[in-house]
Amino acid sequence: MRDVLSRVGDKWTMLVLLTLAEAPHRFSQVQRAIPDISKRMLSQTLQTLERDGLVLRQVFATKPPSVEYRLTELGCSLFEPLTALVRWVERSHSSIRAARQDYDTSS
Amino acid sequence: MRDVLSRVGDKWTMLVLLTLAEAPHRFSQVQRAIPDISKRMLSQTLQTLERDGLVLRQVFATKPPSVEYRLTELGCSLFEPLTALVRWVERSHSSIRAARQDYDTSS
DNA sequence: CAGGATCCCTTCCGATACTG
DNA sequence: CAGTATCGGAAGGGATCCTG
Repeated sequence: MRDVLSRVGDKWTMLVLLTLAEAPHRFSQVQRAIPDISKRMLSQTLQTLERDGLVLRQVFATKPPSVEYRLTELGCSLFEPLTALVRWVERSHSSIRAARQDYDTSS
Repeated sequence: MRDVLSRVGDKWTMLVLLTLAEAPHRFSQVQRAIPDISKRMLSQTLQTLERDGLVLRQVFATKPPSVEYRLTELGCSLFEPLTALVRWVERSHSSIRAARQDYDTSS
């Protein structure tokens, strides 16, 4: 339970999920959508998401081979609570910045 | 923005927030509510939460001194989206466990 | 009671290089 | 194109001891 939460809250996981929520993406497409993720981290993130049953990995035997990632039904069900959180961050990040400013200058 | 998300998704942060959402707690009370958090991590977590303006730290000059932590208004506003996420985890963690089982045995 | 300081081990993660 | 393998620095985090 605790590890599921920390998985979801992971730095890259959220971004990957939000990217795949728009539409299925290929590996390199996700990388372009999230510019500063390394191949290593993207690969790792996608693997754990696949392992957790949130993302489906589909290989096409083309030449060169392409791989498509899409959300499973379970993955889609995470979209709502996740965007609720994202909206909160969007509403609040300026307050948080201000609070940090205060805290840092007054100390 | 990204760092705010990873802050919220932090292993201990969520648990501390959920604890303080119930009621204001003193340091040692939080520690009892979250048994396997170390003093070091609790202290650190509370500090960043205070810095971010989500938690208010109130010192009472008693003997021995006691310190109370409570959510600010901003902290309270995080409660809803956070519990939405927690509810999702509660609904889904069995599916996730099952998916991991499948993934690990079939590989 | 509520922490700060230090030590030290583990995990994360970016950079680079290589493969089918 | 879609990855894996390896290395090395940086960060996370527990254990222990110390303080007002």
